[in-house]
Amino acid sequence: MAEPRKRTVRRKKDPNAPKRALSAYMFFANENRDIIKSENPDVTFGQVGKLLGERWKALSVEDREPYDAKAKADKRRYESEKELYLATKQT
DNA sequence: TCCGTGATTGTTACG
DNA sequence: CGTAACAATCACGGA
Repeated sequence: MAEPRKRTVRRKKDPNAPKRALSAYMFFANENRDIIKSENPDVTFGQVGKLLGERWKALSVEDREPYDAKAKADKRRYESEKELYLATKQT
């Protein structure tokens, strides 16, 4: 099952839209963009993009720790807006 | 009570 | 300006 995930063109539906939180990949990508491009200034999205995800998991779960840690850390940020969103939401 | 879904997040690079 | 692979997420609402 699973319908075609419509990436981009994210449709808004909430008044304040708490925009959930980032993902471990985003934190990891933040470092990769720095490293990968630093070690592969020639590789472009075509290479980095794919290469990124490949080694992303290539790491060990413990390697994701810092990324995953930030992932939930960022979610924490979203949590605050979420609460405010629900607050301002006011039925 | 329980589940699935949708919405979102950020990178790079280009026309 | 938006899109595209790449991956995670995970909170919310509905039945």
